[in-house]
Amino acid sequence: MPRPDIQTSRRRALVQAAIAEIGKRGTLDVTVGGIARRAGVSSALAHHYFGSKDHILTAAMRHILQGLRAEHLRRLRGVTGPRERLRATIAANFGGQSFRREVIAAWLAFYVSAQHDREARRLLRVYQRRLRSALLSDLRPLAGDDAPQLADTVAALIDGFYIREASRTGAADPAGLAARIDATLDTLLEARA
Amino acid sequence: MPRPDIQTSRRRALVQAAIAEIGKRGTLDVTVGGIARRAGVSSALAHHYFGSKDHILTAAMRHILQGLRAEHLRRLRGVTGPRERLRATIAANFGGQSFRREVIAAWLAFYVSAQHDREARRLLRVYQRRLRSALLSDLRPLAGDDAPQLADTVAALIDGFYIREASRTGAADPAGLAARIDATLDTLLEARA
DNA sequence: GCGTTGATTGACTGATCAGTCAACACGTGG
DNA sequence: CCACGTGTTGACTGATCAGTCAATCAACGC
Repeated sequence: MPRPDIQTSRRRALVQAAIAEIGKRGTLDVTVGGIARRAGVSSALAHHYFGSKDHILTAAMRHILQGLRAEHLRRLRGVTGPRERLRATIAANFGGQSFRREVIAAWLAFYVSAQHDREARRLLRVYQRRLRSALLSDLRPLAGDDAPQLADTVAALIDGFYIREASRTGAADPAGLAARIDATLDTLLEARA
Repeated sequence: MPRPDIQTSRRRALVQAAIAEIGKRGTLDVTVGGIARRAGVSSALAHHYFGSKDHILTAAMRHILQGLRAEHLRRLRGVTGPRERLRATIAANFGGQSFRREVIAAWLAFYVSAQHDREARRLLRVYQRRLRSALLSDLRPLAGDDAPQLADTVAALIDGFYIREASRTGAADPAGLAARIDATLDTLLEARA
């Protein structure tokens, strides 16, 4: 009889450990042994469940992406009107689980691996497409033909601020960053009128 | 007698090869052997000149940084007035040697290694400080107290667009990106008036 | 010519690591 | 209490790689 509870709990623990390990060491150059140790199991078990190191890593990336999406949906709940929705979309990238230091480091590392890893590239594309489409659909009623350009600009601002956070020292101020982007967007929208 | 000509030419060749190798493989996870082969020498020689792999890699980062600085200074020549200088500062990141695909990939990889490598972190800081200071000194006469916030925003836009380029497919349009940032800055400056 | 000095390399070493495998632990159903 | 399947691991292997070293090669001054 399969025991999906154990199976999924092990997989989850390994994925969490992978993100923690990547975040702590600041690189994708982690060992299966290190991840397994952190999850409290042997490296052989990690291979048993995931088959290969790459599978563990892409599972970790997928997990981060899911967290981002969940945060987005959570913030969208009960929000109406394009401007409010835009605020929620921006804030989603700077709140919740997605803005923990280790997750930012892991995200950056995935950005790199998208250069040569097909699956990582695909997942990164999913994120980018989702963000762009969310921005676009709410910007169109506000900015008409300028929406595509504005969407690119806001997306670049989000990524730029997000990634700059990776090389910061000192305390983070995620809400402040989101507010900054939001204010910039306000200005850009007003200037169009 | 030392033969500085050979020495410097070998070092230069190895640094170029390192950047090319990083760019081609899309990660800092390159081998000394691979770099040396690309430069047409043995891996032992690479060690002879640089002592360690890390030294090769940080030399490569330093080289990219110098290229960026040189491009900046070149574009600043003969330019007067803060607004024009800002345009040059922005454009410097999207032109010349600094916007080649392999350099962008290498830059991204260095961004990651700044997470755990002390020297890489120091060099990244140098870049960030330089960019911020250049933006700030030209924004102050134009935006007064808003200059710091504007500088952060423009810096994030530059980094955001630059890094997004790493995951693009298809032809690049560096001039278009610079113009986009420039236009955004125009809007933000006008809104202040 | 000849010795010194820098340039260069092939061969080697020690370490690390992904992935495999055969075996053991253990609960469950018969 | 036995058979079976799942969970789990230690031990092992094959490969890769950074870094070392002793030995050649080539230029230059004398």
